[in-house]
Amino acid sequence: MNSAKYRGPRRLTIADVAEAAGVSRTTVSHALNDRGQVDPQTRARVKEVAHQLGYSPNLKAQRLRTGRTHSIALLSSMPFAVAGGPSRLGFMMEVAASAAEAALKQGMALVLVPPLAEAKGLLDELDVDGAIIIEPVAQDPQVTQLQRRGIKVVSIGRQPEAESAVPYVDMQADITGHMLLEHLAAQGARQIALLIGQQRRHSYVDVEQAYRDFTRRHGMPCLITKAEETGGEEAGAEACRRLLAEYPELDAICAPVDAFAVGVVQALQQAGRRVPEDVRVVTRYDGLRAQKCQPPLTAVNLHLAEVAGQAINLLLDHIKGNEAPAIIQCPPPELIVRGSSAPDG
Amino acid sequence: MNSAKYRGPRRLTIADVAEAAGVSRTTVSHALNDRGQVDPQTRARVKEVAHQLGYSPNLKAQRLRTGRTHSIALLSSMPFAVAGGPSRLGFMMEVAASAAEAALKQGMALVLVPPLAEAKGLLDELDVDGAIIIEPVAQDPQVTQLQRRGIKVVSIGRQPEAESAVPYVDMQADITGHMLLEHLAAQGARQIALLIGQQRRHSYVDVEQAYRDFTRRHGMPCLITKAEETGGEEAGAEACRRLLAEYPELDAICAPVDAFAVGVVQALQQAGRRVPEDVRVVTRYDGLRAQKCQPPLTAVNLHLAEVAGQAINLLLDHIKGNEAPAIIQCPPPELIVRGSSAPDG
DNA sequence: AACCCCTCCCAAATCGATTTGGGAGGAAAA
DNA sequence: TTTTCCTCCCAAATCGATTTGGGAGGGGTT
Repeated sequence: MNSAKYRGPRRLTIADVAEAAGVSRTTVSHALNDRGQVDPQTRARVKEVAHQLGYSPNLKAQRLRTGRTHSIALLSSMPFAVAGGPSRLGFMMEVAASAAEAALKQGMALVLVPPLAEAKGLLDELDVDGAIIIEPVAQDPQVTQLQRRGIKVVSIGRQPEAESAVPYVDMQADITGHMLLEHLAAQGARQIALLIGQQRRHSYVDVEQAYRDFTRRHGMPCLITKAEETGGEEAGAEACRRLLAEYPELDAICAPVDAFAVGVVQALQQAGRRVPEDVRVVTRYDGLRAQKCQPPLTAVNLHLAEVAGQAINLLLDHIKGNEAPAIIQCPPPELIVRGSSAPDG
Repeated sequence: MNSAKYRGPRRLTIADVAEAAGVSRTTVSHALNDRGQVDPQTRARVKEVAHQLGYSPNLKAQRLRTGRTHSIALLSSMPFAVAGGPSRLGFMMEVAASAAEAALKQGMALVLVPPLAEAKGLLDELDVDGAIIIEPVAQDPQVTQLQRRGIKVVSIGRQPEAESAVPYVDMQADITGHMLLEHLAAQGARQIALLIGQQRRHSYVDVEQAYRDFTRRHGMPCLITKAEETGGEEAGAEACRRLLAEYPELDAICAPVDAFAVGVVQALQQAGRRVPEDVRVVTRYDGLRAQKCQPPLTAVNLHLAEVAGQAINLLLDHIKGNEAPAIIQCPPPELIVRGSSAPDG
């Protein structure tokens, strides 16, 4: 019966509780939220009535009135070809699992925004209090778009060249780069090439800087090449072939992007170079790709669970109104030596 | 200045647009949403004015008025110890990545609800149009709680013993079980044990049924044991030791839970049994754990990306009001033979 | 008595949209 | 001319909470 919109019994509202308890709506609201001045007895009675009736507040109404959503978004501009790989399980999803848990514990829901070209318009449909963006590029359009809507943004990894000063969890990519390069040198490498992505991400920028310092300090040649992130493993393989053609005598490749590193290993092996005996390979993110590679890739433990937790805390602080841009240190990255760089890894 | 709540310039409302366009709020709403009867010219002018002003509707107000949230939740009652493992990357996160993408394409946000004991109360803070639950147990409290709030629920994998009849994507665990067992038999196994979790999940129930049929048909002994899911790999190892003590001559173990299977392999090797020569081991979910195990585990490709997409479609249909419980078939599972069950896998 | 305070409570405004239920005006039909 | 029907538009109600700005009543001070 009734209209076409009939959807079962009408949910109880604060007015029903007010009537049942014989007080005004104001008092019910105050009583239930432990606000305002309400006689303790009245407060208890209202709560009791509300509980008896099985009342629960309408969240949408609360959100409209308070302006808070109690949810945050996690996004990455890194294309899935790199971010997730065939199974999509990668950096982003690893952060997501821990971030969702940390957020939920603080009463916040985490909404997952996978890298989608079509997401441009869809981003505006997203109603969140804040957002965590993973390794934004310089002048990241997603960051801009969110901030324009007044949504607080923090990032995992510094946003390069950012005048907007997004608070971030420092991923210390310079230290990571330094560790990887020193490791290669310690393993006897003397002609080390660097393969990074074309975007301006902090991890590329910082590792490149670390690499330039390193080669200068050690008097080594500076062999840098870049590949398009969306190309995935094949782009890494292609870049590797370019490197081999140009610098046939190279004996190590540092490829922070795991998809590139896997492509590099494949290209090397197809070119008849043994890994690690002839050419050593290292990467940054220690994910499924790095671990399944043959030989498995030397990589870095970035402590993503902790990073995710810190990002959540940072964002919540930011939402609460600490306007000052902040930087949080992440736990120091740790080298994980494997067969791709050490014969007995 | 002003109050402590001052948060920057007030956002434009529909009233501002109405004033600027010289029409009523009603007309603005109708014009922008292509509803109602509005002169095409007026409609165009309103749209133009709204665009000029940079107006965008307040999503919270829309949600309150329309009752729709445009977001859905993904949850699993499987504890992280099993669901995710040390890195948390597992079944749930694999589904999440694909589901988030599929949902976003339909203009829905996906909120990730990780398995948390404390989530009981937090679930009530969640404002979503619907939810996908992964492999619910019989009488799953999460399902009950969500449905009581009027939230539409569908599941990935049938809910066992469900009178409530949650629509679901059929994971065909019976076929999976059948495939795994026939594979073991084909590899020469004659004393096959089954290790499943203690909860009443469809995948355990169905595989157990398949196992009972299988052993009866082949005249094999029926060796079933169970372990507690929260125990993770160690619980699997412990169960394996029990099995070995009781049935020393067993030559294969089917452990659908990947964490159990890994524990089983470890326990076998510690007991001096070779895998796969002495005892063959197979599992169901082909995740990081199965692939990293030494030897790597024979497992099943469940086509989780497709499953996730189907679950999203099913849920959206359900939300749109198809009350009839539906079942959707998932693509047939495929066996992935590896070293844990075939010497040359 | 007159005044001030304090406690407890409430009516109405507010958040910003959508939806309801007409109203005004003009053209066509009787 | 009156009636009927459209088309185009609007004022007000609605969604369900929170917040504002007092009001009523009682006790204590001058």
